[in-house]
Amino acid sequence: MFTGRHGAAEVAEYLTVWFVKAARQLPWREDTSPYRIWISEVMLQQTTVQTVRPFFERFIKLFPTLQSLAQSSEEDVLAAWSRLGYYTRARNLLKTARLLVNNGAELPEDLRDLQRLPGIGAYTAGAIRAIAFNRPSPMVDANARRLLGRILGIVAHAPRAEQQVWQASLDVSTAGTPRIVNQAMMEIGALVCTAGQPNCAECPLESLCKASTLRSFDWYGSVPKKQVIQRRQEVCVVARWADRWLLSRPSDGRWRGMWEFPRTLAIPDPEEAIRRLLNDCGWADVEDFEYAGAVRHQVTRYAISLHVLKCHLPSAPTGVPGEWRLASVEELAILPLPSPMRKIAELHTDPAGDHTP
DNA sequence: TAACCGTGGAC
DNA sequence: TGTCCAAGGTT
Repeated sequence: MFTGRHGAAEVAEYLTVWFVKAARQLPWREDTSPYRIWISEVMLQQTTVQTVRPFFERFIKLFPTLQSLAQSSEEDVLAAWSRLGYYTRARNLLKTARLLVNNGAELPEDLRDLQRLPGIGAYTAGAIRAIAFNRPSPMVDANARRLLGRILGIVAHAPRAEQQVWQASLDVSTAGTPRIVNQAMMEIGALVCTAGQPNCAECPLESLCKASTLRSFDWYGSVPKKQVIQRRQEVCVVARWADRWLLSRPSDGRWRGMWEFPRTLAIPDPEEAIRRLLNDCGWADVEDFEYAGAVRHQVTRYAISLHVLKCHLPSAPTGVPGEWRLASVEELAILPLPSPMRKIAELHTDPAGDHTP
């Protein structure tokens, strides 16, 4: 904990002076209304500031208020989220907006009430309360965890480490202006007290930092967890009928509710897998398969090579199982497609391409 | 509790 | 090319 000469009040003071001088100008800092802070915090979950910035500005233009979001379709919200990843965040955003509007409510100020809403956990609840409502709140993300762990010298894997860090966050928040000092802790973690070699010379807390004093930075919050990557081969078919392409919509899995080129595991090999898939849809006589390479994408612990086969459908679709549609190039641009599928669409759906019948 | 959920940039 | 990882939440 912060004690004595290095009390929370002193920390808050240092943080405030530094933040006013060094904070980045970000779209969600221009207007800290609860709705905007909520959207930005959800977008920023496990996602970099650089990536979020354009998505946030687009999203706010499309859905400027809680009410406008609540009235939108899941397909429109997923389309705005397309390429951001972790699509459950978008589904929960819409779920929460409808829940609140149906009850004639706004985003609550209370931590417990916030945390009951879909997609809002301890961190995001604290962030909305501290930044939007400017109320003292514990708020610990990867940045604050690393910063506080180093300053206080909290030992990695210590039994009470997580609790200590959350208490320290609340102490600092209470001692200063919450929306300033809470953001300052994260901002320092992002810009100065980085996961690699921290830049202590620029840190306003250097004089009271245990890690800096000991020149040792592997404290609580700075130990990366390694994971085993599993390779996987998948294949999808870019199947053309007239000037449209066949899309399917999975009802489960990570891309449920979005559109994709019909996809399957590439077993025993890409072409055979796609033959079987098309055969199940009633096309037994597709002959013009053309291998168009593979798109690689990493999803959590999977390194997936997504092979692409192009072909023409000999007849209009009739027996496709599940949800499907034929989409024009214009529709492909606005439908909710996951990132690898969007790349494939951009590469392989030229209406004037040499693949025209 | 640990696995799962996406993506793009840095190195 | 491979690996790491970023303003976490849910089950």
